[in-house]
Amino acid sequence: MKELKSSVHKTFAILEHFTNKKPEWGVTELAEEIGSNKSTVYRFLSDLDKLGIAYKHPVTEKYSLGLKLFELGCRVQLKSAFVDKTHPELIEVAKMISETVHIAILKNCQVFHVDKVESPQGLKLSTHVGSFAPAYSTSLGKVLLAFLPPKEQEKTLDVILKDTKPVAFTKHTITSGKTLKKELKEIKSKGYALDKEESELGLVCVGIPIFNQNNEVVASLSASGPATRFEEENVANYVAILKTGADAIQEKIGFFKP
Amino acid sequence: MKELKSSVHKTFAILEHFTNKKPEWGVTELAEEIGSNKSTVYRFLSDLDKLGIAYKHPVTEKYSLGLKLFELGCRVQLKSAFVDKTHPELIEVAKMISETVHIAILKNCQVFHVDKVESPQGLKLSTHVGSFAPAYSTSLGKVLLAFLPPKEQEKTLDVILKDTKPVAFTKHTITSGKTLKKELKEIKSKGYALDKEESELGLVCVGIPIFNQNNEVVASLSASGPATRFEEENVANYVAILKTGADAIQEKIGFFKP
DNA sequence: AACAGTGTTTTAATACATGAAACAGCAAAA
DNA sequence: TTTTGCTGTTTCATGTATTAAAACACTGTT
Repeated sequence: MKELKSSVHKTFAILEHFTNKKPEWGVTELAEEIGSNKSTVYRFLSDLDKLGIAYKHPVTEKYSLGLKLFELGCRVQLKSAFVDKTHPELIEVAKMISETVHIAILKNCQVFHVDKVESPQGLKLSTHVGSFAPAYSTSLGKVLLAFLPPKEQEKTLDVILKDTKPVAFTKHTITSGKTLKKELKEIKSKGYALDKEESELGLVCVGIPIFNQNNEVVASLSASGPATRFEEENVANYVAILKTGADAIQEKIGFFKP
Repeated sequence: MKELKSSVHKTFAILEHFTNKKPEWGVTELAEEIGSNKSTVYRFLSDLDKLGIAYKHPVTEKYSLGLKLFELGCRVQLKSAFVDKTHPELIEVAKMISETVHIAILKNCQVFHVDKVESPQGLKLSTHVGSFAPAYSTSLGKVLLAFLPPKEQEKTLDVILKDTKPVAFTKHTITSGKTLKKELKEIKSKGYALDKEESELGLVCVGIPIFNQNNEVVASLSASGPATRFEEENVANYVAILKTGADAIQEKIGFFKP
């Protein structure tokens, strides 16, 4: 935190430590983690607590994220204009498909997970709402790339292939520009994408585009599961279910464009 | 903003202006609204944009709340421990009841709206997720008050009745301690509460408690609509539907306690 | 071309952030 | 019971980030 120059940056560097994995921090504990003076950290947390952005548990005296932050999160336009409308459909799809399902948008040339519904029978994935993933190695991302207008696709692929070198997560990951472009053409013509163990061994995802009412692709919808459950014959069935979800979503989102 | 003493407070005073009603602000516009110098406001917004907490639209150059804030909002424990689990049930209840439904908790002796699902046929209400409402004049609040342990109820009522004088929103609003206590006893015995035009003329709400698996009341669930649709015979039906929702929620939330 | 309006940058003055040290409180160990 | 250890909280002189006025850059309109 010493290298940060503004209080705004420091404030959010503090908040960044509160995750679903570690939702609570004591002052001294957090100060050590950050490498900052504990009275400085205390002052930030104390101010944040006064604002309801953080919450100090009366008994344990540990801090967690507060209700005001939840409320502010709900004010983000993506939430009201998109997630609130699409979430019920996502729940339906998860029920029908019995796998974990996601909706994502393309943001900074990456996949941004906008929503996720797990199925009791579905695989537990490491993704969470708000997490980013590489576009080139996920079905969510490849679909979004495939349906980009040509100029925009070129620019985005430039960023992905040149500015940020693609990492091979598994032996199946597509890292060559030539192969990826060929794959995107195929996805565009078939209307869906597969991630066949490209991002994680044993994991297969099938993703399709979500159109708005202007027939622009604005997001993608996917189902993820173990390779054993994603055989060729199942995929066509999954795509059909995803499509009913995407069609229902299209009806609801109007001209939304992220 | 001049009176605020810390940058943390100033940061969130800025963010507070971004609402669902006015989601976008220009620098100069916001500076005028706040009564601050525009270069000061610009620096805050610029820092927030760099962090993804705000988002500067490239074309309009107006700022709105950013995806990072949405992600941080999802990290609040109330979201993962409660809202994500209860929301599907809330959707079901809204479908069955064809009215707008809410879930709320008691926070700072007030009702905090945790979630809301509107029905196409339902009334549009001014509440939003994250908004507070008085506990004494809403069915959501009265139920929560009624099921508080006696000592805690006494303390909470002290705050409501003495520290913060109850306002009469309509001619029906209960503002007398004696009447309210009598009402709470009745609610406790009947198991549901009615707001009969107490918070808003023409509006009736019926609310019931949500129990966790320790049989503690942790939240309340309500349906709201026009007085014409909330006749005596309908109420019993609504309560029955709400109860199926509350029972399903109880199964899902474990020992959650806000 | 001039003007108006917005967002962005610069820089001397000033407000407030920082961190070391002290303090307060609680629980565990001696 | 006293001592020790640990955490969160407060104090205050010093350091530095913030502030706001002014200038600048850019776009659109007259």
